[in-house]
Amino acid sequence: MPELPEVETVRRGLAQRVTGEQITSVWFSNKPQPFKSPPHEIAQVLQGARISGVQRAGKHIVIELDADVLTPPSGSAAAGTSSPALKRSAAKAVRKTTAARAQRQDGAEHPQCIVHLGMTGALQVTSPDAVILKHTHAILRLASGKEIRFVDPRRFGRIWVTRGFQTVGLEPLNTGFDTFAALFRQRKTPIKSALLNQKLLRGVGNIYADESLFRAGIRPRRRASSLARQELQHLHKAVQRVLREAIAAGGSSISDYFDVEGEPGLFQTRHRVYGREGQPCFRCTTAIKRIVVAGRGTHYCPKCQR
DNA sequence: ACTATGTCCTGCGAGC
DNA sequence: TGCTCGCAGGACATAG
Repeated sequence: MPELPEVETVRRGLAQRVTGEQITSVWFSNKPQPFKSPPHEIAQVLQGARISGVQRAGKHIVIELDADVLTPPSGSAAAGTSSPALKRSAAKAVRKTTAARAQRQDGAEHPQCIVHLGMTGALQVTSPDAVILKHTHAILRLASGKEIRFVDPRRFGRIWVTRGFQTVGLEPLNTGFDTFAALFRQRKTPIKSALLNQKLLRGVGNIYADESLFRAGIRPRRRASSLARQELQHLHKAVQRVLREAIAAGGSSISDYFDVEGEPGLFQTRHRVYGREGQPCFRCTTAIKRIVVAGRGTHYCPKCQR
């Protein structure tokens, strides 16, 4: 399940391997779910565009494009089939795109392709003769011959195009303590739910929420507003440390996560609580407990976390 | 304004 | 062995 460290790993791999490349053509599967913009619109934006960089915002990958490098031949855009579901989401996407629009200084925003990997999504950078995996939903063919492929068995991932992409929530690694603490002071929801809320902090998911709470010594069900200043300080440090360490390890490979070269991450070997129900706590040997918070499997040490 | 819950989707492992 | 069933969860819709 890609969270901030996995998405950052993918971003780095993409940036290194496809920056400066031109997209010559695109292909989409006819499964409707992964596309928030209609495929023909995505194709129209991508085809002929040059990739000027790859950014990340929370769990979103933002592929920056220079348009008008080459005007796409009209009517030649490849696209998958349409469907009622796609048309409904199309109207919605247009409204969101308009709402998200933000003026750059020169007044001409460049287009962007946004990718969210969901639960099981992966981006590959491959040669064209590499075997096309089952559940491949999009292929961007590049001028060098390389391909960017979006693979997602469970189809919780999303791809769309926009300009001036903005999303709410704070980047946890760029947030100081006072701003961090202010997010939680008034909230009655369990601290774990608050950590998962992307409108507050963006990028923390189920694994890193559990791991951060363990390192901070805080029980997942504690009301966010009940945390003392010192506990919030521990949590702030723990979130940043866990995310930084996980990025350094190339992320955690639990479900179907692989980086753009198909390599798994290594951080799962350093999980203290996630996926360790019944096993001894590394700090005190008490058996790790598993409960459900916010509908998510939640792991903690009943002795070390209070 | 918050908070809680249901929904989507497929692969996999438990259980018989 | 081969089958069914339930679980896994990020983001969003909907209900309270």
